[in-house]
Amino acid sequence: MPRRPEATIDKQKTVFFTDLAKPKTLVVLMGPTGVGKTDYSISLAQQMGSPIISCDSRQIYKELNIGVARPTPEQLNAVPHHFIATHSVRDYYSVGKYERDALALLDDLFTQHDTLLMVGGSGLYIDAVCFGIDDVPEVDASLRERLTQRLKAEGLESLQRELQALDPDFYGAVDVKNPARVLRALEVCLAAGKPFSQIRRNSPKNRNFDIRFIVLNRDRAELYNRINLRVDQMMEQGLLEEAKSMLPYRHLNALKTVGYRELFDYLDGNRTLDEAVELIKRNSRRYAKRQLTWFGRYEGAEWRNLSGK
RNA sequence: GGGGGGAUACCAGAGUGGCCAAAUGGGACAGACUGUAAAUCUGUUGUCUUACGACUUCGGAGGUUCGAAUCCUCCUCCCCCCA
Repeated sequence: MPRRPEATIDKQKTVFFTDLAKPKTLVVLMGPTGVGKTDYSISLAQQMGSPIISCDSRQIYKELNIGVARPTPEQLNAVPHHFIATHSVRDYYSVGKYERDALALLDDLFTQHDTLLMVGGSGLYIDAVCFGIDDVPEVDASLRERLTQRLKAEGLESLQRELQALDPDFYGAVDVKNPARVLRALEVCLAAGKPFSQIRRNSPKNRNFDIRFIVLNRDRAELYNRINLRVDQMMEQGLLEEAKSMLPYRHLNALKTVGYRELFDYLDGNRTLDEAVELIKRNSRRYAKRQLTWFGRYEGAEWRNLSGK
């Protein structure tokens, strides 16, 4: 049962009904980690005569290469790419910024192209570009820090109670067992001085281009095999060294990433290398599954099974 | 040849007469998702059933008991120690 039926219906409209008043089209190619998005996207982009607009919350960081399966220099040269290795893990980046940056870029590129190709696996980023994300006031880092400390010291219940008092509507709708969600709602309430539920309208924004969704997938066993294999390849390519070099930034959210955090644990001496590698594989598999669940929401999407190819 | 330990659900592993369809962990499956989202969180996992519930399970075959994964007998297989 969709928790946000209104939004879902609108999303479907975007996909099913072509608006003749919109002469431009954005093709959104998505798929779980390891399906083979990169190869596929390059040939598709060449067919379309479009650059690739990456929609990947980790490949955007220039310090992250092996662990996030960044396209090779040859691949990057084959077709112009955007949002690959453009930002630093040290700089704050977020979906909100991505929505703004991507929209601006699309605006610009659409003057030269009728159809553009966006490729990525970050569901929330895709949502932001296609349906928009509400304007939420900036939250001071120190406020978040304070709440994080409180969460640690007083437990989730304490934050739950305050959120319930400040925003009963939202409290009734959120997954109150999810600390991240409770904390965010609370910090916005406190920063904005009004209920989060009044800020988060959650109504799809209108875009001046059509959108077509394509989801790449493979048979589950094959997908998982590819993921496992790719992790081994990453290790051969020097993932451990890359992780080591990221040690100073491990506290940053950009480094709370599969492939790095497990190796940090190894470097701390908390687990063996073999264990860490197994965990990277497992966590990558789980991530892939979560992505597939997310993509399932785009009901008008065209699913393409790459198995055996 | 002698002595000892063990066989539990997909895997590992608790349980040693009723509160056990069986803890816990892993894996798998499914789901949620509006701000660093590769994050964060939830549910299911013997069979049938929407559910109530019913039925069949703890190596195999018997037995004791109102009642057995738990006790007894035999059998099969595995491990360890001594030779």
